[in-house]
Amino acid sequence: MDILLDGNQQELDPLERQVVDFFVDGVRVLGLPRSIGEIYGLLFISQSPLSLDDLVNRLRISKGSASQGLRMLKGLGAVREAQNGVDRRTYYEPATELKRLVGGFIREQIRPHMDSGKIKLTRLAKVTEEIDDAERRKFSAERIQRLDKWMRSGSKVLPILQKLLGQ
Amino acid sequence: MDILLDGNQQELDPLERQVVDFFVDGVRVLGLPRSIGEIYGLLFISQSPLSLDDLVNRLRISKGSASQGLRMLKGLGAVREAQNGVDRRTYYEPATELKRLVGGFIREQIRPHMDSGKIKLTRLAKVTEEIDDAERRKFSAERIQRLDKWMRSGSKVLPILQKLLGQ
DNA sequence: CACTTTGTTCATTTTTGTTTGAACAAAAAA
DNA sequence: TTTTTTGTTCAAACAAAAATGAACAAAGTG
Repeated sequence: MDILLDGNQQELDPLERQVVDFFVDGVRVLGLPRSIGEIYGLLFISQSPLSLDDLVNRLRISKGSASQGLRMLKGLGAVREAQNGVDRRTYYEPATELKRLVGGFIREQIRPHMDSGKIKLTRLAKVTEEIDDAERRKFSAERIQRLDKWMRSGSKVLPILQKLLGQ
Repeated sequence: MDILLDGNQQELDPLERQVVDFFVDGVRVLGLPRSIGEIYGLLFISQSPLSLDDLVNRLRISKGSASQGLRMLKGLGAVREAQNGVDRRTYYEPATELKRLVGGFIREQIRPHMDSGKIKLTRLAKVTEEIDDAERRKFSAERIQRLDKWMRSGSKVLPILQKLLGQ
Protein backbone atom coordinates (compact mmCIF):
# COMPACT_ATOMS: atom_id res chain seq x y z
CA MET A 1 0.00 0.00 0.00
CA ASP A 2 1.24 3.44 -0.83
CA ILE A 3 1.51 5.91 1.96
CA LEU A 4 1.74 9.69 1.66
CA LEU A 5 4.88 10.35 -0.37
CA ASP A 6 4.76 8.63 -3.73
CA GLY A 7 8.20 7.33 -2.94
CA ASN A 8 9.82 8.89 -6.00
CA GLN A 9 11.12 12.37 -6.26
CA GLN A 10 9.56 15.09 -8.33
CA GLU A 11 10.11 15.56 -12.03
CA LEU A 12 12.75 17.96 -13.27
CA ASP A 13 11.87 21.60 -12.83
CA PRO A 14 12.31 24.00 -15.77
CA LEU A 15 15.86 25.01 -14.90
CA GLU A 16 16.97 21.43 -14.45
CA ARG A 17 15.23 20.41 -17.66
CA GLN A 18 17.03 23.11 -19.62
CA VAL A 19 20.42 22.36 -18.16
CA VAL A 20 19.99 18.66 -18.85
CA ASP A 21 19.03 19.43 -22.44
CA PHE A 22 22.02 21.70 -22.76
CA PHE A 23 24.33 18.88 -21.78
CA VAL A 24 22.50 16.28 -23.83
CA ASP A 25 23.26 18.43 -26.83
CA GLY A 26 26.80 19.03 -25.67
CA VAL A 27 27.72 15.39 -25.30
CA ARG A 28 26.15 14.51 -28.63
CA VAL A 29 28.70 16.76 -30.29
CA LEU A 30 31.36 14.75 -28.51
CA GLY A 31 29.86 11.49 -29.67
CA LEU A 32 28.77 10.36 -26.23
CA PRO A 33 25.37 8.82 -25.45
CA ARG A 34 22.56 11.06 -24.32
CA SER A 35 22.28 9.43 -20.88
CA ILE A 36 25.77 10.73 -20.15
CA GLY A 37 24.56 14.25 -20.80
CA GLU A 38 21.45 13.77 -18.72
CA ILE A 39 23.32 12.44 -15.75
CA TYR A 40 26.13 14.96 -15.83
CA GLY A 41 23.67 17.78 -16.48
CA LEU A 42 21.52 16.98 -13.49
CA LEU A 43 24.52 16.57 -11.22
CA PHE A 44 25.90 19.85 -12.52
CA ILE A 45 22.85 21.86 -11.55
CA SER A 46 22.09 20.07 -8.30
CA GLN A 47 23.06 21.74 -5.06
CA SER A 48 23.86 18.47 -3.38
CA PRO A 49 25.29 15.14 -4.52
CA LEU A 50 22.88 12.57 -5.93
CA SER A 51 22.74 8.82 -5.62
CA LEU A 52 22.21 6.32 -8.39
CA ASP A 53 18.56 6.04 -7.68
CA ASP A 54 18.10 9.76 -7.35
CA LEU A 55 19.23 9.79 -10.97
CA VAL A 56 16.94 6.91 -11.90
CA ASN A 57 13.96 8.62 -10.30
CA ARG A 58 14.55 12.17 -11.44
CA LEU A 59 15.62 11.41 -14.99
CA ARG A 60 13.42 8.36 -15.44
CA ILE A 61 16.17 6.29 -16.86
CA SER A 62 16.85 2.66 -16.04
CA LYS A 63 19.21 1.54 -13.31
CA GLY A 64 21.34 0.00 -16.03
CA SER A 65 21.76 3.30 -17.84
CA ALA A 66 22.50 5.15 -14.66
CA SER A 67 25.06 2.61 -13.56
CA GLN A 68 26.83 2.49 -16.91
CA GLY A 69 26.63 6.22 -17.33
CA LEU A 70 28.18 6.85 -13.94
CA ARG A 71 30.93 4.39 -14.70
CA MET A 72 31.82 6.20 -17.91
CA LEU A 73 31.65 9.60 -16.25
CA LYS A 74 33.95 8.38 -13.51
CA GLY A 75 36.30 7.10 -16.17
CA LEU A 76 36.31 10.51 -17.78
CA GLY A 77 36.98 12.11 -14.42
CA ALA A 78 33.78 14.09 -14.86
CA VAL A 79 32.11 12.78 -11.74
CA ARG A 80 33.42 11.82 -8.34
CA GLU A 81 32.01 10.11 -5.32
CA ALA A 82 31.04 12.50 -2.58
CA GLN A 83 31.81 11.89 1.05
CA ASN A 84 28.59 10.21 2.01
CA GLY A 85 27.20 10.76 5.46
CA VAL A 86 25.27 8.15 7.35
CA ASP A 87 23.59 6.55 4.39
CA ARG A 88 25.26 3.59 2.81
CA ARG A 89 24.61 4.40 -0.77
CA THR A 90 27.12 6.31 -2.86
CA TYR A 91 26.52 9.92 -3.80
CA TYR A 92 28.02 11.60 -6.83
CA GLU A 93 29.02 15.15 -7.61
CA PRO A 94 30.30 16.65 -10.84
CA ALA A 95 33.84 17.77 -11.54
CA THR A 96 33.43 21.27 -12.87
CA GLU A 97 36.94 22.32 -13.83
CA LEU A 98 37.12 22.51 -17.60
CA LYS A 99 40.75 21.44 -17.56
CA ARG A 100 39.88 18.20 -15.87
CA LEU A 101 36.98 17.48 -18.21
CA VAL A 102 38.99 18.18 -21.31
CA GLY A 103 41.88 16.14 -19.97
CA GLY A 104 39.64 13.18 -19.30
CA PHE A 105 38.07 13.35 -22.71
CA ILE A 106 41.41 13.51 -24.44
CA ARG A 107 42.79 10.65 -22.38
CA GLU A 108 39.80 8.36 -22.79
CA GLN A 109 38.47 9.22 -26.22
CA ILE A 110 41.17 10.84 -28.30
CA ARG A 111 44.45 9.25 -27.27
CA PRO A 112 43.39 5.66 -27.89
CA HIS A 113 42.40 6.53 -31.45
CA MET A 114 45.59 8.48 -31.95
CA ASP A 115 47.62 5.54 -30.78
CA SER A 116 45.91 3.00 -32.98
CA GLY A 117 46.17 5.47 -35.84
CA LYS A 118 49.92 5.70 -35.42
CA ILE A 119 50.21 1.93 -35.51
CA LYS A 120 48.16 1.77 -38.70
CA LEU A 121 50.35 4.43 -40.23
CA THR A 122 53.46 2.41 -39.61
CA ARG A 123 51.89 -0.54 -41.35
CA LEU A 124 50.82 1.71 -44.20
CA ALA A 125 54.33 2.96 -44.68
CA LYS A 126 55.52 -0.63 -44.98
CA VAL A 127 52.92 -1.57 -47.57
CA THR A 128 53.80 1.53 -49.53
CA GLU A 129 57.46 0.60 -49.78
CA GLU A 130 56.51 -2.66 -51.43
CA ILE A 131 54.62 -1.10 -54.31
CA ASP A 132 56.10 -2.15 -57.64
CA ASP A 133 55.14 0.78 -59.84
CA ALA A 134 57.69 3.47 -59.01
CA GLU A 135 55.43 6.38 -59.72
CA ARG A 136 52.62 5.07 -57.60
CA ARG A 137 55.06 4.20 -54.85
CA LYS A 138 56.32 7.76 -54.80
CA PHE A 139 52.86 9.27 -54.83
CA SER A 140 51.62 6.99 -52.06
CA ALA A 141 54.65 7.63 -49.92
CA GLU A 142 54.00 11.34 -50.15
CA ARG A 143 50.40 10.93 -49.10
CA ILE A 144 51.27 8.66 -46.21
CA GLN A 145 53.88 11.14 -45.13
CA ARG A 146 51.23 13.80 -45.16
CA LEU A 147 49.07 11.68 -42.90
CA ASP A 148 52.00 11.33 -40.60
CA LYS A 149 52.40 15.07 -40.52
CA TRP A 150 48.74 15.47 -39.63
CA MET A 151 49.08 13.06 -36.76
CA ARG A 152 52.13 14.86 -35.45
CA SER A 153 50.34 18.18 -35.62
CA GLY A 154 47.46 16.65 -33.71
CA SER A 155 49.72 15.20 -31.06
CA LYS A 156 51.47 18.48 -30.63
CA VAL A 157 48.27 20.47 -30.36
CA LEU A 158 46.51 18.35 -27.76
CA PRO A 159 48.61 19.39 -24.77
CA ILE A 160 48.47 23.01 -25.89
CA LEU A 161 44.71 22.77 -26.10
CA GLN A 162 44.64 21.31 -22.64
CA LYS A 163 46.77 24.11 -21.31
CA LEU A 164 44.76 26.84 -22.99
CA LEU A 165 41.51 25.48 -21.62
CA GLY A 166 42.90 25.00 -18.18
CA GLN A 167 43.29 28.55 -17.08
CA MET B 1 25.08 -9.82 -72.89
CA ASP B 2 28.34 -9.18 -71.15
CA ILE B 3 31.35 -8.52 -73.31
CA LEU B 4 34.96 -8.77 -72.25
CA LEU B 5 35.38 -6.21 -69.46
CA ASP B 6 33.03 -6.85 -66.56
CA GLY B 7 32.21 -3.17 -66.73
CA ASN B 8 33.16 -2.45 -63.13
CA GLN B 9 36.56 -1.57 -61.90
CA GLN B 10 38.65 -3.79 -59.71
CA GLU B 11 38.27 -4.11 -55.97
CA LEU B 12 40.42 -2.06 -53.65
CA ASP B 13 43.99 -3.22 -53.47
CA PRO B 14 45.66 -3.70 -50.07
CA LEU B 15 47.02 -0.17 -49.84
CA GLU B 16 43.71 1.39 -50.79
CA ARG B 17 41.88 -0.87 -48.37
CA GLN B 18 44.13 0.16 -45.50
CA VAL B 19 43.94 3.84 -46.27
CA VAL B 20 40.16 3.68 -46.53
CA ASP B 21 40.00 1.90 -43.19
CA PHE B 22 42.28 4.49 -41.68
CA PHE B 23 39.90 7.24 -42.67
CA VAL B 24 36.79 5.31 -41.74
CA ASP B 25 38.22 5.15 -38.26
CA GLY B 26 39.25 8.77 -38.37
CA VAL B 27 35.87 10.13 -39.30
CA ARG B 28 34.14 8.00 -36.72
CA VAL B 29 36.04 9.87 -34.05
CA LEU B 30 34.67 13.06 -35.55
CA GLY B 31 31.14 11.72 -35.54
CA LEU B 32 30.82 11.52 -39.30
CA PRO B 33 29.35 8.55 -41.17
CA ARG B 34 31.62 5.82 -42.39
CA SER B 35 30.86 6.46 -46.07
CA ILE B 36 32.48 9.87 -45.68
CA GLY B 37 35.66 8.19 -44.56
CA GLU B 38 35.53 5.66 -47.36
CA ILE B 39 35.05 8.26 -50.04
CA TYR B 40 37.63 10.68 -48.76
CA GLY B 41 40.06 7.85 -48.09
CA LEU B 42 39.88 6.49 -51.61
CA LEU B 43 40.19 9.95 -53.15
CA PHE B 44 43.13 10.64 -50.87
CA ILE B 45 45.16 7.68 -52.05
CA SER B 46 44.14 7.84 -55.72
CA GLN B 47 46.61 9.31 -58.17
CA SER B 48 43.87 10.80 -60.32
CA PRO B 49 40.45 12.28 -59.61
CA LEU B 50 37.49 9.90 -59.41
CA SER B 51 33.91 10.23 -60.57
CA LEU B 52 30.81 9.37 -58.61
CA ASP B 53 30.53 6.01 -60.19
CA ASP B 54 34.19 5.25 -59.79
CA LEU B 55 33.40 5.58 -56.09
CA VAL B 56 30.28 3.45 -56.39
CA ASN B 57 32.15 0.71 -58.23
CA ARG B 58 35.35 0.66 -56.23
CA LEU B 59 33.82 1.05 -52.79
CA ARG B 60 30.64 -0.88 -53.53
CA ILE B 61 28.44 1.71 -51.98
CA SER B 62 25.15 2.93 -53.43
CA LYS B 63 24.84 5.91 -55.72
CA GLY B 64 22.80 7.58 -53.00
CA SER B 65 25.58 7.23 -50.45
CA ALA B 66 28.18 8.43 -52.86
CA SER B 67 26.12 11.44 -53.88
CA GLN B 68 25.30 12.47 -50.32
CA GLY B 69 28.80 11.76 -49.14
CA LEU B 70 30.31 13.93 -51.84
CA ARG B 71 27.88 16.72 -51.03
CA MET B 72 28.93 16.69 -47.38
CA LEU B 73 32.60 16.51 -48.25
CA LYS B 74 32.21 19.46 -50.57
CA GLY B 75 30.43 21.32 -47.77
CA LEU B 76 33.36 20.61 -45.50
CA GLY B 77 35.74 21.82 -48.18
CA ALA B 78 37.41 18.42 -48.08
CA VAL B 79 36.80 17.62 -51.70
CA ARG B 80 36.75 19.70 -54.86
CA GLU B 81 35.75 19.16 -58.42
CA ALA B 82 38.66 18.55 -60.70
CA GLN B 83 39.00 20.12 -64.10
CA ASN B 84 37.46 17.38 -66.16
CA GLY B 85 38.70 16.74 -69.62
CA VAL B 86 36.53 15.50 -72.44
CA ASP B 87 34.19 13.42 -70.40
CA ARG B 88 31.01 15.03 -69.19
CA ARG B 89 30.92 13.55 -65.73
CA THR B 90 32.39 15.33 -62.73
CA TYR B 91 35.62 14.19 -61.17
CA TYR B 92 36.62 14.80 -57.59
CA GLU B 93 39.90 15.24 -55.83
CA PRO B 94 40.67 15.62 -52.14
CA ALA B 95 41.78 18.79 -50.39
CA THR B 96 44.82 17.74 -48.46
CA GLU B 97 45.81 20.83 -46.51
CA LEU B 98 45.10 20.16 -42.84
CA LYS B 99 44.25 23.80 -42.25
CA ARG B 100 41.46 23.67 -44.78
CA LEU B 101 40.05 20.43 -43.40
CA VAL B 102 40.10 21.63 -39.84
CA GLY B 103 38.58 24.94 -40.86
CA GLY B 104 35.75 23.25 -42.68
CA PHE B 105 35.04 20.95 -39.79
CA ILE B 106 34.94 23.78 -37.32
CA ARG B 107 32.73 25.88 -39.57
CA GLU B 108 30.27 23.14 -40.40
CA GLN B 109 30.22 20.98 -37.30
CA ILE B 110 31.42 22.98 -34.33
CA ARG B 111 30.26 26.55 -34.84
CA PRO B 112 26.58 25.77 -35.32
CA HIS B 113 26.50 23.91 -32.01
CA MET B 114 28.44 26.67 -30.32
CA ASP B 115 25.97 29.22 -31.56
CA SER B 116 22.89 27.33 -30.48
CA GLY B 117 24.62 26.68 -27.18
CA LYS B 118 25.11 30.35 -26.59
CA ILE B 119 21.46 31.03 -27.25
CA LYS B 120 20.44 28.36 -24.79
CA LEU B 121 22.77 29.84 -22.22
CA THR B 122 21.11 33.23 -22.49
CA ARG B 123 17.75 31.63 -21.87
CA LEU B 124 19.20 29.70 -18.94
CA ALA B 125 20.50 32.87 -17.38
CA LYS B 126 17.01 34.36 -17.56
CA VAL B 127 15.35 31.37 -15.95
CA THR B 128 17.93 31.46 -13.21
CA GLU B 129 17.17 35.04 -12.30
CA GLU B 130 13.58 34.11 -11.66
CA ILE B 131 14.31 31.48 -9.06
CA ASP B 132 12.60 32.31 -5.76
CA ASP B 133 14.86 30.57 -3.30
CA ALA B 134 17.79 32.96 -2.88
CA GLU B 135 20.35 30.32 -2.10
CA ARG B 136 19.42 28.18 -5.08
CA ARG B 137 19.38 31.22 -7.30
CA LYS B 138 22.91 32.09 -6.28
CA PHE B 139 24.15 28.56 -6.76
CA SER B 140 22.53 28.21 -10.14
CA ALA B 141 23.82 31.57 -11.31
CA GLU B 142 27.33 30.47 -10.46
CA ARG B 143 26.99 27.25 -12.39
CA ILE B 144 25.51 28.99 -15.43
CA GLN B 145 28.32 31.48 -15.29
CA ARG B 146 30.73 28.61 -15.32
CA LEU B 147 29.10 27.25 -18.44
CA ASP B 148 29.46 30.64 -19.98
CA LYS B 149 33.15 30.65 -19.14
CA TRP B 150 33.53 27.26 -20.78
CA MET B 151 31.89 28.49 -23.94
CA ARG B 152 34.12 31.54 -24.03
CA SER B 153 37.20 29.41 -23.59
CA GLY B 154 36.02 27.23 -26.41
CA SER B 155 35.38 30.15 -28.71
CA LYS B 156 38.76 31.59 -27.96
CA VAL B 157 40.58 28.34 -28.53
CA LEU B 158 39.07 27.44 -31.89
CA PRO B 159 40.91 30.02 -33.98
CA ILE B 160 44.14 29.26 -32.15
CA LEU B 161 43.66 25.62 -32.91
CA GLN B 162 43.08 26.45 -36.53
CA LYS B 163 46.20 28.52 -36.65
CA LEU B 164 48.35 25.89 -34.93
CA LEU B 165 47.21 23.18 -37.31
CA GLY B 166 47.66 25.33 -40.33
CA GLN B 167 51.38 25.52 -40.56
C1' DC C 1 12.24 15.25 -80.56
C1' DA C 2 13.32 10.70 -78.16
C1' DC C 3 17.14 8.47 -75.90
C1' DT C 4 21.12 8.12 -72.98
C1' DT C 5 24.02 9.47 -69.32
C1' DT C 6 24.85 11.56 -64.92
C1' DG C 7 23.50 12.81 -60.66
C1' DT C 8 19.89 13.85 -56.77
C1' DT C 9 16.08 12.88 -53.67
C1' DC C 10 13.76 10.52 -50.38
C1' DA C 11 10.83 6.51 -48.53
C1' DT C 12 12.23 2.19 -46.99
C1' DT C 13 15.52 -1.05 -45.17
C1' DT C 14 19.54 -2.10 -42.72
C1' DT C 15 22.95 -1.28 -39.45
C1' DT C 16 24.71 0.55 -35.40
C1' DG C 17 24.50 2.06 -30.92
C1' DT C 18 21.79 2.86 -26.67
C1' DT C 19 18.62 1.64 -23.20
C1' DT C 20 16.13 -1.52 -20.66
C1' DG C 21 15.19 -4.75 -17.07
C1' DA C 22 15.72 -9.26 -15.14
C1' DA C 23 19.21 -11.98 -13.08
C1' DC C 24 22.92 -11.68 -10.30
C1' DA C 25 26.56 -10.29 -6.75
C1' DA C 26 28.09 -7.91 -2.68
C1' DA C 27 27.44 -6.18 1.53
C1' DA C 28 24.79 -4.48 5.35
C1' DA C 29 20.74 -5.20 8.42
C1' DA C 30 17.61 -7.95 10.87
C1' DT D 1 21.32 -17.07 8.88
C1' DT D 2 17.94 -14.90 5.99
C1' DT D 3 16.35 -10.65 4.20
C1' DT D 4 16.93 -6.18 2.37
C1' DT D 5 19.40 -2.72 0.05
C1' DT D 6 22.55 -1.14 -3.41
C1' DG D 7 24.68 -1.58 -7.48
C1' DT D 8 26.45 -4.30 -11.83
C1' DT D 9 26.05 -7.13 -15.92
C1' DC D 10 24.47 -8.42 -20.24
C1' DA D 11 21.01 -10.40 -23.63
C1' DA D 12 17.24 -8.56 -25.80
C1' DA D 13 14.34 -4.66 -27.22
C1' DC D 14 14.39 -0.41 -29.03
C1' DA D 15 15.70 3.96 -31.21
C1' DA D 16 18.59 6.69 -34.03
C1' DA D 17 21.51 7.10 -37.87
C1' DA D 18 23.15 5.63 -42.26
C1' DA D 19 22.76 3.16 -46.60
C1' DT D 20 20.05 1.55 -50.26
C1' DG D 21 17.78 1.80 -54.61
C1' DA D 22 13.89 3.19 -57.35
C1' DA D 23 11.88 7.22 -59.10
C1' DC D 24 12.97 11.41 -60.70
C1' DA D 25 15.32 15.61 -62.76
C1' DA D 26 18.70 17.78 -65.62
C1' DA D 27 21.39 18.05 -69.32
C1' DG D 28 23.80 16.25 -73.25
C1' DT D 29 23.39 13.38 -77.78
C1' DG D 30 21.76 11.76 -82.12
